[in-house]
Amino acid sequence: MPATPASTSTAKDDLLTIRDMCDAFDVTPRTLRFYEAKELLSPIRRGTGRFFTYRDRARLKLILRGKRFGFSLEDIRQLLDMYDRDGRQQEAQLRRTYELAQARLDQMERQRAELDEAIAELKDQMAWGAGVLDGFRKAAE
Amino acid sequence: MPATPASTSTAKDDLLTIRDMCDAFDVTPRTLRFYEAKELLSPIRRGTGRFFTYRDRARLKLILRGKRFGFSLEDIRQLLDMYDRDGRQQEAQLRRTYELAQARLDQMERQRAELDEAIAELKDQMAWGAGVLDGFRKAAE
DNA sequence: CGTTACGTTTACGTTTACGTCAACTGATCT
DNA sequence: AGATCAGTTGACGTAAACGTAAACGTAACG
Repeated sequence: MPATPASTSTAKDDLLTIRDMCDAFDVTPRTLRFYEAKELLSPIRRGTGRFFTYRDRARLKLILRGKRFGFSLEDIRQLLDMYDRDGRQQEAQLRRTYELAQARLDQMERQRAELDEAIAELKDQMAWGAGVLDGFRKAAE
Repeated sequence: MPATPASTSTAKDDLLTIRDMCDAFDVTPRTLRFYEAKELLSPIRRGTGRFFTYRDRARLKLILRGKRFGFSLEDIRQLLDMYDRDGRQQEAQLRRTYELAQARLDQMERQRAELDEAIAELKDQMAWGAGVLDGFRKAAE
């Protein structure tokens, strides 16, 4: 069967229903409609129904990845749109994306530094509290 | 001058205006009113004006510290209130606080782990992008 | 007396990413 | 036909922590 892949896999020209998408990407229908309203996805509308193309699937994959990196949906939309318009300036686009990623990375590392500081400070406070509690314990004898 | 501290410092029985507080703690008037509405602070109300006592200052200090640790204002209010009501059960209260701190600490460390993962993944993606960009550079010769 | 400066209250706005609900429509199963 | 199921639209709700605007008071300065 060289021309027909397994029925469970997803061929490039498959059109997925909203449920298929939800199952495949572990998102809710509401999320997909929301992304469509935000113009992050643009499934084929047959009458009232939605059918998600390969392109939608690729975009959703990128959306979810972007979210893990902490990009806002608006940021993601702009990146996605950038790649949609003239795919000629590949290099400039990639460079721009790289820059945004770098900025986001810096932000994440700053955030991690703050978090580390807060963790250290909290541990410090807790050590103090533990000392006091130990004092109570001894005094109870 | 043993009985009168420097005029710039804050004595325990001083009453600070809202501006004094803002300057001293780097918060906005809106924030202080908000905290009052949330019953985190309770300045003396002379007519329509507010005057913040030493107690308010101590509480605000704790509020801001709690915020750095990522506690919600509601969490903070409960802790503060706990210490306000009968100060008899010191030990139980401290123990409870300690437990909350521990829970929060766990949460922060999980968060840090996630952040580390995301950072690593993003760096990975960026390395890939850098490779592609390098390809462009070479092809441009 | 006028004008800044600072203060007040009330109430709605902001942000993000959806959740939740009501009321329908369309297709399929029995 | 009746029932059931998946799907749809539209609108409002949620959470947190304030920001912001409007409209007004009052107090000191000169």
